[in-house]
Amino acid sequence: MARPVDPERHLRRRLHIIDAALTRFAADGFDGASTAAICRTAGIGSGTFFHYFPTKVDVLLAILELGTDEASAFFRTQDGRDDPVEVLLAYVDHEADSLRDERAGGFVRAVGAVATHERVAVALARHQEVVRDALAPWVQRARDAGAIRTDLPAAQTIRWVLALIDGFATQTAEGPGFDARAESAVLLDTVRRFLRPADGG
Amino acid sequence: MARPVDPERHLRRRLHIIDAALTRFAADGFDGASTAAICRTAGIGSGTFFHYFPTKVDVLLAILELGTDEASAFFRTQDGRDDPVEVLLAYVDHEADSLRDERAGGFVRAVGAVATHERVAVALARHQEVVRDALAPWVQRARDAGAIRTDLPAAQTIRWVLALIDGFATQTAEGPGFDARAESAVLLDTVRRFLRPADGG
DNA sequence: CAGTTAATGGAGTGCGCACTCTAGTTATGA
DNA sequence: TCATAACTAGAGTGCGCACTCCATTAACTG
Repeated sequence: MARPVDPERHLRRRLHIIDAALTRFAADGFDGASTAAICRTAGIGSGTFFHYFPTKVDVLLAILELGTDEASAFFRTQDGRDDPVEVLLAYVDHEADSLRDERAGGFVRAVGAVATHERVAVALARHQEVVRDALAPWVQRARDAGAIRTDLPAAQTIRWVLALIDGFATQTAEGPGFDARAESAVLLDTVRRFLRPADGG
Repeated sequence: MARPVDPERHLRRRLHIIDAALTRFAADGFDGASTAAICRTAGIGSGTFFHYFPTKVDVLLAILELGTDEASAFFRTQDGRDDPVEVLLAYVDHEADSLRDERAGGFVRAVGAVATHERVAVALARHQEVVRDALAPWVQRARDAGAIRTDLPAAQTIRWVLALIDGFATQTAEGPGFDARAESAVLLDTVRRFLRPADGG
């Protein structure tokens, strides 16, 4: 036997390609980003690219998977917290933070464009499922505590919180005049307003 | 001279193609929708397609322009109304209504994907400008009347209202379990909550 | 009717792309 | 140091696409 794969080196290289692909996807969209351009950005040949990923979509899927893992990791850090509303807001803040990466907005757009692609759709569904499932118990606790509105079903409440984050994300993609710090404060405030129990009456 | 263009017929045909293109863009994205597929949907040959539109993007631009015109038209109907907050909410409701078309969500995604395309970017900028400029005086009046919050600059308030609509739009693209009527009520409520003057203190 | 031009379909074309093949290099185990 | 296999680059390939060209038909004018 000779030259076994060095898992660490392999992983580093993969991440390098992923990073370049993220840059190109964000700038030019999924279809707009040619594998040639990704290779140029990464400083590699196409042979190398396809040595690490069988297909262009597979890079995208790898990025999405990374995102899903990251979300799971976040929720693991929240285990055992007391105030459920704080956890919800922490998640929102966490997402807003991720969107500070200037490529994030463009990437979200790029993903949306190929959301009809079967494998992408599956990945997105899985991501959403992870987030929803992680959020659900906290929302339930918050409802039980009377800390948030109960006029909407819990599932719908969650969907809307995610929708608010999405709205924030689209703004980040819209070029200049966007101060991520100031805006993320508005996002948090907006979510708080959204969650507030309905006025009596 | 012989056979002058019949403007009405020409326009009808254009609209027919536009409609088919909208369907395909929404279902498959901009790049995913081939001109051949659009032609098949429209029941025409490619020669006809390119007789009416010089380029695939031009169909997209035509759709966007239609949308911009429609927005202008809406605001013209609001001239002379009394309650500025009502106008803001009416616009939101109007947008939610447009998004009832099941193709709308997919189309929004498709547009986002090619938002980097120069001509598309220009069209989107113009649309936004029209909407912002139309909304601005109403927001100003609402602020002066103390009917909405003033802790955010007016421009930012407008941007966020549009962002909330965007969040709603993304939900419509996410398949089943989406009751447009119920959700648009939530959207209106959310916008109301967002606009409400900040709590004293 | 004849003359003219819009309208239409569809075969054809050239190009750009994702992906393949291959030859050469590097790192490892025996 | 030799055998083996991972790694790498880049030329090559086939296909799908936007768009063109042309022949035919439809509709109008005089």
